[in-house]
Amino acid sequence: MGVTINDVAKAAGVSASTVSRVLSDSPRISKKTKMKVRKVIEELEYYPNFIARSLASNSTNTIGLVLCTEAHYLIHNSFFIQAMTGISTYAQENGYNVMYAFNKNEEEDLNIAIKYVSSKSVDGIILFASRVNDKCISYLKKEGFPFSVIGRPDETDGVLWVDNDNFQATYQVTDYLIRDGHTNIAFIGGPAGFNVSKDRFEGFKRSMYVHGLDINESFIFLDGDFSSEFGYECMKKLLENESQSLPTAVVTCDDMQALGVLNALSEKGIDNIAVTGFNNNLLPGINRGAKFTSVDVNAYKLGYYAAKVLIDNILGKEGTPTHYIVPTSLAENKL
Amino acid sequence: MGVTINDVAKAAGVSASTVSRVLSDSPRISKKTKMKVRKVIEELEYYPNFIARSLASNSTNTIGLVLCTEAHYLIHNSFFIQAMTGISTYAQENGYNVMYAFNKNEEEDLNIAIKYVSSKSVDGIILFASRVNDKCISYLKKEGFPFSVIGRPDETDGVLWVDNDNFQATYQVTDYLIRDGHTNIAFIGGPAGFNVSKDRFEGFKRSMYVHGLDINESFIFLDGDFSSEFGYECMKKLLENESQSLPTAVVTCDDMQALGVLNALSEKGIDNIAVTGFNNNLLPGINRGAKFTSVDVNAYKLGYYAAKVLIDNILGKEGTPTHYIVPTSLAENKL
DNA sequence: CATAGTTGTTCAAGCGATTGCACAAACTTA
DNA sequence: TAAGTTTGTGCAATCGCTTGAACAACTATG
Repeated sequence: MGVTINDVAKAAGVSASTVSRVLSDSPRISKKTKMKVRKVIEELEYYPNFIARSLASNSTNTIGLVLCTEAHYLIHNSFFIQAMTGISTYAQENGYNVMYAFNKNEEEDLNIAIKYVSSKSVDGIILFASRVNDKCISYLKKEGFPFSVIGRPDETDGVLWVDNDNFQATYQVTDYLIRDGHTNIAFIGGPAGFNVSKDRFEGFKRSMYVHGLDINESFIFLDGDFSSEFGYECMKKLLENESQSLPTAVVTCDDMQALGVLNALSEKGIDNIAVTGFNNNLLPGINRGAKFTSVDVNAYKLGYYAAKVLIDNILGKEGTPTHYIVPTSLAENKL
Repeated sequence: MGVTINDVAKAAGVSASTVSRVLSDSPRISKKTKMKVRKVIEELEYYPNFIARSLASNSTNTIGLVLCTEAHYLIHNSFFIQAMTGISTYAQENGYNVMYAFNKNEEEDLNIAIKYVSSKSVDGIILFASRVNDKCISYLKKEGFPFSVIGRPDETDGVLWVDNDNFQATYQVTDYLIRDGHTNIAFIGGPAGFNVSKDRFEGFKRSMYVHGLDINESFIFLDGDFSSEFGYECMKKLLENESQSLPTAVVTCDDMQALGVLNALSEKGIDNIAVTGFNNNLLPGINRGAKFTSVDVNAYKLGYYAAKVLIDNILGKEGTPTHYIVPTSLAENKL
């Protein structure tokens, strides 16, 4: 069926080990032999068997992705696909394959991780969006298995990770609003279990503090999810609370939340409240009337560097950083 | 380091082959031995080495995804991530891993396919969105390598594939509009070279015919692309043609086209024309004012069945269909 | 010219499972 | 009780490649 290394060896009149060493361009093989063997490889269209190679070298040249997320969240969030593209790009550049598995909850995540590690089907793992007290992280640490995390984990000691500076991101976008003249700013946060939620809220608070602005407690919504429904509800509450005036700007932690806010506003015919989101994910054309700014987290790069930091580490490259901070940028959205 | 089958064999006082047979639940092993061995496996936390198993059994229990697509297209199209989720689900249910690689053009696609096949790193391949005269398909056919295609290929002979019934889809959505009272309906189609474009137009025509409605030739736009620009232009033409009244509804073949139509309408402040799209891809809430219906192609199921048809075929399951038609459904879009 | 050091290649032992075949023990059957 | 079955287990080859160590053939050195 397939051409094996032995076929090549026979045809070239050398031993299999020589062929193997030609393949890995070993300095112990003479130029002449290399040329000869390479010609035969070409002629026979020989391609090394990936599995056999893995078994012998005790490495699979494959990394595994563990993504836990609920279906509806995925569907309108390009974050994952962008990050996966970034991962795939760096992996391919370095001869690595990428495996993925979508899971529905933390337990499934852990099971997949255990499976990957125990069956030795991958050389390293990339974790998406670390939770507080992430079980996968504890497990992988305990096993001493190479992994990197997209999203800063609780405990960065000895962990490879990439993230935005989420503190900086909300600090920046809040600062941007304040410079634009806003003083009454509402904040809609993410799920309490994620570090990203905490950081984004802190950045917001800090920016307000630095500018000497008070935070109106009734303008703050924490521990929701990253959905448009949550954004909608929060904005509704703001609109219904007649005991006080409205904010002039709303900082949200996700474009979907922002969308919900925009919809609530549009229902009331309000178009003079500035809204900001995260991920730069909304379609151009969506936003007519209200002004909308999104923090682009650069998911492609997050993925790319998550793969880089992991693969470089596996390969034992010298001077590889243990983490990367991928810069965010502000994206103005209009048709 | 890791526990091997030999460790288990030794600890259980049997041979490695017996352990292997216990693992595959061979009927040739007695209940008593199975119990004993299983207990040891449990105790030692033994997990079979995936690679070794693959080498010995000459199968990787892995399928590879070949996705060619341009970055910007990915970003706002949830089709891929949904399909990938469906694939992952069926694969996991059947003990298969999934590898993916994003490519930028047909050549890269082919290279990845060649790599997967030649290095024997996967047991089968899923191709996304077949092109006309797809090189990957020809190659895989020539090699006799198992693969399935999402999107009906030119030549279905001996090919595993899944797709929607595109005729039925536009038939249904047109029917829906007609029952809603519309009689003057415009149609915006896709690129001429694709079967999907033809089928969707036929479905539209058939529905009009069945309801005894005339098709206004100036309401028909064929051979455009699936872009919002094309949708925008077509709608512009309709709006500018003062020699006749406007349609009351517009059937488009993609949500992006629909978005263009909606934008053209919104510019004129028109909100009483019904618009339909494909893919159910626009964010809920995008559409304020105009009514918007999308044909949900059910990408998750397309992926799920693409995996099913492939894996079942690899496993040689009896009576596996060679293709599936995944039903579409209508999705009303509102917040 | 014998000895030591290079250089290039082969040998053979893994890597960790699967699986056809042989064989021993237990059970039928005549 | 001997011969024939059935049942359960082990032996050993195999999958295709990598790699440390051995070795042969040269080249340099004193």
